[in-house]
Amino acid sequence: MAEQYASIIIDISHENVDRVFQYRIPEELLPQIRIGVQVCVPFGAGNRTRKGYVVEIGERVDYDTAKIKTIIEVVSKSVTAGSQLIELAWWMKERYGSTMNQALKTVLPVKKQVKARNQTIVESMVGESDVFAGLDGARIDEKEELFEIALNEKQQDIVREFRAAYDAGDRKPCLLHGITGSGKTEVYMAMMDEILAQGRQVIVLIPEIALTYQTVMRFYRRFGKRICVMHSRLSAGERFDQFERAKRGETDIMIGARSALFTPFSNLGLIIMDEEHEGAYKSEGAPRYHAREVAEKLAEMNGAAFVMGSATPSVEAYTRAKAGIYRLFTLDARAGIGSSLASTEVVDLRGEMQAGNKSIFSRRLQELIADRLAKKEQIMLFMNRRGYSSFVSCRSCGEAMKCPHCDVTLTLHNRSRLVCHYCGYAIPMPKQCPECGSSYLAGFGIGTQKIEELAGQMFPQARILRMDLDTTSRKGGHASILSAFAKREADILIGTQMIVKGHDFPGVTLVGILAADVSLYAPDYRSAERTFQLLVQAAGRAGRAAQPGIAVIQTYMPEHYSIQTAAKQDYEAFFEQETGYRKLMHYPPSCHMLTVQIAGKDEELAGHMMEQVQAAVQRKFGREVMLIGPVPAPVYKVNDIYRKILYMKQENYDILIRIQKYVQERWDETESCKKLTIQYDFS
DNA sequence: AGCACGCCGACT
DNA sequence: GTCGGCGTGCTC
Repeated sequence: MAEQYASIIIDISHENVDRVFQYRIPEELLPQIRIGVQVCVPFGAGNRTRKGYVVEIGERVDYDTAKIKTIIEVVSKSVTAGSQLIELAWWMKERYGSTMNQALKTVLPVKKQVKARNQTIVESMVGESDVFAGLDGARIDEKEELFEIALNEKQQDIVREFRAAYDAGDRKPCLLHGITGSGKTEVYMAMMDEILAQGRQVIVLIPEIALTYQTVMRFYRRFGKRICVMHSRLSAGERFDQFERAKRGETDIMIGARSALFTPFSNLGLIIMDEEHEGAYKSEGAPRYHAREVAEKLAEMNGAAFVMGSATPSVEAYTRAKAGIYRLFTLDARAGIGSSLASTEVVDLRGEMQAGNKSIFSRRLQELIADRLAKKEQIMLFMNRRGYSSFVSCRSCGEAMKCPHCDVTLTLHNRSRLVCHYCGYAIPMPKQCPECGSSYLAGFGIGTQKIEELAGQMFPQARILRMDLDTTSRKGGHASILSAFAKREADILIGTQMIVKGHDFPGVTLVGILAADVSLYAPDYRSAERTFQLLVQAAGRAGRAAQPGIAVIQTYMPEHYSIQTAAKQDYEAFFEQETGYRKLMHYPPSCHMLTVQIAGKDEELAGHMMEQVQAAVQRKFGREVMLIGPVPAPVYKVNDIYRKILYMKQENYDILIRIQKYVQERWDETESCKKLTIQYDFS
């Protein structure tokens, strides 16, 4: 048998050595060396003994054989959490086509010195993060307390079935499809109790945007100091600290966004993934992993259970549930006593125009707002576009004000500044058109700022709050707005996406979705799905307490199935329609898709290289794969960087992985690769 | 991260 | 002449 070599990642957290080094495997160690084991090796000029992780084993070396050193020994401990994560990183590297470095950086917490903190985790979290600070006034509604006392029959059935499958060793992932307010969190908590009682640990994934003080407090009240929270506002050192705590067994529940998946628990027993459909579960960096897939893999590696939950599951997850790959649990009634789903009304904005109503508030919505104000009930108005006007153009020559660095129009803010939402470029609103000198410049389209102004004019007696990126970027802005609205210091809350996710306001009995179509026009195969999810979620904000709520959806496309099915809160009907569309268009999940993006300042070079890639794939895989493009990215230029895209569709994921590897190998050999960046995305 | 090599100022 | 400053660069 030929000589065996191991590729090893040295256990030093430093850029310069964050890559593999090859070592000879001595014959006597051969049976013990596996991917993921920790070994001792001589390293550096002084041949000091260092620990390292084996990430690859093979017969090939790409280094001077004479200089290759030999592994000293295998670190005696059994399968450590560390090696588990190395194995997971390896899987991610393979699955998402990243380098091992990138995968390891994602999976391993960055090591940084930090002073020891003696406060309890929740206390420190509340104290340090402005997202969570200042919400003390936010009232937690009583129905939650009720849930914690007893589960209803349907909830109990689910927990019982989950427990039975778990005890039988069945680890099929579970999808909990439960309408808003049906008590999914209580089911999660009961499942967590079962697993914790067996001495195993739990990871709870919650999308960053929903990771609020309220949410965390619910878990804290139930599980106390056993919980640990991980969120983006923590510094790298604090994150490292949290992970160390988990490794030492000082905590057994980790709650957090995506990255909480990489908590090094010694005996992970359950992963909960709330709001499974959320886009934030997909990573934007390399590797571009999806937390659902990684969680599934991690659960499998640990023999742990995996439970996802959503009121509007992603098409991908629901397809798998229907195919029997996931176990499907359904909660189709609201759990709170006297609480019911909001009734939904669709208003055709074309009809408003014909009736002479030029306002952005339909007659029906105006009537309902007035009614709620009179009754001292609260209102939420949702608009998916911030700023004042979506663009400004010259009435004389028709020229729209564009960002000089990006292919988008500038958005008017505060009637005085033009801002690029892609790169942040901002200029004062010009007095004259830069093209023709005319002074007839006017804003078109409506953003949250303008809605605030218009609502103020129409309902001068109303107290209005606005929440969007502009009002929350100030320190504590987010928390103080939510807190004020929760304390009923305002009657109307106007905002973007962020007001519909994860916040419960019992006083809200009317939700207005001012322009449901905005997200339908996005150049993305998921736009219908995203619109449906947003509408259902927004409607779910109305009438969470005893008073019945109404959601008003204003649209120019009342006949679109996303809007029709969302108005009826009929997930199944939406799913059927959407699945049909995806099949017809060969979009995921009926097909897998690999997206290659090449980006660079040199437009011509980027275009040329993308053509080369296209030609090479066509030549080698043309018969197996459906190629679309190259095309410019939906926003071609951002920050003076041009982006070209190539799409590939194929039912077999493995073929796409082979293509990606082929492209990467060819890419590394070219000269231009240093001046451009290439990125892969699988879906 | 460590540990070498390396090229300029004040010491036996 | 040479001891030693830590700036730059490599470690299988």
